[in-house]
Amino acid sequence: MVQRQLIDLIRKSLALLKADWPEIDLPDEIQLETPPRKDLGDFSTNVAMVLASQRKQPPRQVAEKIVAVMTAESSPEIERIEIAGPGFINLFLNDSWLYTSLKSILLQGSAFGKSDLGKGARVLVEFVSANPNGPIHIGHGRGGVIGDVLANLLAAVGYEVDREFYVNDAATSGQMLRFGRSLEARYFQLQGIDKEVPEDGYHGEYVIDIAREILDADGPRYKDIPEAERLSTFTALAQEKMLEHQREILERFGLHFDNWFSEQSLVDARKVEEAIETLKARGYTYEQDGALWLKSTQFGDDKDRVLVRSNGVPTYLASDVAYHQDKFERGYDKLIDIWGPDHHGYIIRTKAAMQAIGYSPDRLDIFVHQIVRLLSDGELVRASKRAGDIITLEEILDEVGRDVTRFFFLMRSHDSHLDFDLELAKRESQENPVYYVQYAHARICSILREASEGGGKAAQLDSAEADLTALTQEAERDLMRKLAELPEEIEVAATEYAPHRLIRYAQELGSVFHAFYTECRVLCEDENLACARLALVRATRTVLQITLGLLGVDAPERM
RNA sequence: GCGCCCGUAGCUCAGGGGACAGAGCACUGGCCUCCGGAGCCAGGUGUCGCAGGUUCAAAUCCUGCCGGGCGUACCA
Repeated sequence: MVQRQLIDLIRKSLALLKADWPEIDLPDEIQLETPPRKDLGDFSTNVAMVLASQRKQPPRQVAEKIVAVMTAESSPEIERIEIAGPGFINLFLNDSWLYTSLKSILLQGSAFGKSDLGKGARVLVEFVSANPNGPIHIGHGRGGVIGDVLANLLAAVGYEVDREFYVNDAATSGQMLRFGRSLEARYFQLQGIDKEVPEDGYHGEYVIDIAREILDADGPRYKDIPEAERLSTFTALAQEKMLEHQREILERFGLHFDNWFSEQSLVDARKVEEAIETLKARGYTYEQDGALWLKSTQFGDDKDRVLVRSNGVPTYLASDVAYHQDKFERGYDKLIDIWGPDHHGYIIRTKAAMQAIGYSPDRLDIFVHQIVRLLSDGELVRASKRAGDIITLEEILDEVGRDVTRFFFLMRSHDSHLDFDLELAKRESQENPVYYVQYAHARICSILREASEGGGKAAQLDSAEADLTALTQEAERDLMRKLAELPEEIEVAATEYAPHRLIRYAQELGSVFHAFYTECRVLCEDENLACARLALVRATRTVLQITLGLLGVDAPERM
């Protein structure tokens, strides 16, 4: 790719300059960026400004010198070099690079945009991890798409990625028992027997639904068994049904997990105990008030945290330590956790615990996405699980569908709040950004159908054979330029953990395509030109499919 | 109190050291003999929350303040 060649040229030029300028350090990374406007060239670099302070010279003077060397070393792609603004070196290329790039898209097909940046390192992305005592709500949905798309991106840049859902199913946890009791109460109520849902239980509608499911399937047979047995039965059933339901909704949302990891399995394998023992042995714990504490303050936490309660039951933190240790033991080089905003406070202590146990904090990235607020009739709808006032992902999917929901959840950066206005999402469905991008794809498919029905030369010719130099119009060049940006977009979105950047790219791509479509008739009289445009359109379809594929949004052939 | 996130166009948000700060929505006016008008083109608006500092260069980094959100349990 040209980018590579240009960077090499710059690097080579700087190396030559070093003879005259011994005081400069050659930067190990050359920034080659796409300028904000076309009249500033195809690519630009800021090396002159970076070196200015070392040379103690104004950036533009430094730039002049660099340009002089670059010109002498020049490569055939470069038409001219300009210095602009505070000291940018702007490179203007002749169009051959656009044709080379377009051809490479046609040859690579769906492999275009991939790289081996990750060099096959194993990454585990853990996300959603909703507790098995309630339905998947919109917050989980947001975390879910962020995780899913991030995993797609990381895979595209050469990591070996697994997706995991952590199930907080520890039998000792109070929440699951309360959930079991709540279900039990509903089960009795459905049979006309008076029994209260505990005050601190779960009051949502969905608990009644599960109770009904159980009653329909198994009848009243749990009514008369011993209470202890009934409670454990209901706790187990509650969890099983809830997980089943969660899995179903997540699948519907396009989220698949390679592994559903059970917290209880850690307890059964004594991993939680082991983790606690390790922390003890390494001297990062102490006893106080009958509880076992982790010295998390040694790793920047505000206060030390309890690992084992005075009643002997380990805390969530303890199993989380065991869980993360287990992930490392399974051979992952890097762990990424995506948490909801309610787990904010756990970042520091979890990382502290992992350091205490001996892992580098660099190998664990935890990031929290901000809340999703649902607006309905202009009013904020608040979610509270205990009160049963939950906005489920299912409702949203029923209302607006998978593609729109995924797209909307990804439109904002993960650390920005997201207002999801249900009415707006539906009402806007005519001029919705999702449809805008999908429409570009559908239009292309329509052209290709038309071309193959027409049976002209253009339809028969392999696009790789087309004479691309026929593409000279501004709209055509803009489109080729945008297509060529995909690899960089993927790389940046992946390495910065910024899936929302891809949304922007998709919209921009849609925009340049629609402009091209209006400007240039693809199936035109001039057969040579028609072939070239058809090739361009095919490449655009490929790039749209790749982009939408990474986002998990459909690329429909007709709408 | 302490910690983290946010404060950018009328609204919702990008940009997170570099070029005159961008996009969508909304508003106004144009564009269908011809591949799908779910489209295109044109129009303008900003004390980048405030005040200092670092830098050749700050919306971006640092400090303080103001406003909003979320955390801050021997809950999960």
